[in-house]
Amino acid sequence: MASMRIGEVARQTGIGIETIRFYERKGLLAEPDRRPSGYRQYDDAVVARLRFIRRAKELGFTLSEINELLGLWFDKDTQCCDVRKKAGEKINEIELKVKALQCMKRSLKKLIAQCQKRGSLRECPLLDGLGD
Amino acid sequence: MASMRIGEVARQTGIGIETIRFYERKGLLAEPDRRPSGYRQYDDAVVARLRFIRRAKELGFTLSEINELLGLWFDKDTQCCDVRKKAGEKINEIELKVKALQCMKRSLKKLIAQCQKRGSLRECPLLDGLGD
DNA sequence: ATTGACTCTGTAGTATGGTACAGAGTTTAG
DNA sequence: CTAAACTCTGTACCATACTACAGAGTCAAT
Repeated sequence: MASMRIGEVARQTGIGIETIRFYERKGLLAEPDRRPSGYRQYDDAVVARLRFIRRAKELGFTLSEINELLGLWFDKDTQCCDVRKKAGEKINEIELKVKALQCMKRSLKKLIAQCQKRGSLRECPLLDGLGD
Repeated sequence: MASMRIGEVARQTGIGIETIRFYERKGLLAEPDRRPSGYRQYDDAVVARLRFIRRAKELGFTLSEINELLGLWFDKDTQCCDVRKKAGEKINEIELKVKALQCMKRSLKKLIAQCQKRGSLRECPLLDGLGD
């Protein structure tokens, strides 16, 4: 599968053709080679890149954050120390998110426990745990 | 601080006045009491609720998901078994998010390690770990 | 009483992340 | 060779989540 047209890429990734072109406009995908007809020509690498974009989106990263993440690996002119710095920042962001999510999870479990005991639902551990 | 006007609520939460009214329209906040003049009157509870909304948003929940979460605690007509079911679903969602985030974190750490060894940046652990 | 800060409703505009055509040309299987 | 399926550019449209007025009324200090 050395050379695919956009429809095949869409099929392999489950991402719509229009969305792939949209990502190209936004700079998340490089401008691909073209056939003499003007048709876009892709190789396998774009499939992995698109799958990464989809997963990262599911995790709540914005397209510009995803662009940054992709840049860490693919930009030819990224300095090593930049990579370490940016990757470190992303790790911090991720750790904060994980902590807050686990806090929310604990609150939900507490809610379920209260509920089974038929305790008051007016006390709100969710608000206690997360209210700044 | 038994009764606040909208500006005071905005100050205490760091959320804009227009946004508070927007949340009211969207059903995330109940319609508050009014003064004879028509001014909205709030008590402290709304501050906690707004802080929760902000935190949940930072965690990547949409406004309608947040509405559901708030409903678990505050809807007077939510049945106990519904609460358990919905809270359980939310816990599953949260666990999936946490796992994917931790996977991404591992990939970023791998990248930093590679970078320090001056290894090839063309191998992409992020894509390995997350490419579906 | 008046001035400046506040609030009201309603409407319109912004940014993000797509999605859906129209109208034209290209490819490929029968 | 032709018909179906595909792709092109460009523009317009959609939902979500705000944000910013305009024009009018309210409140509180001097």
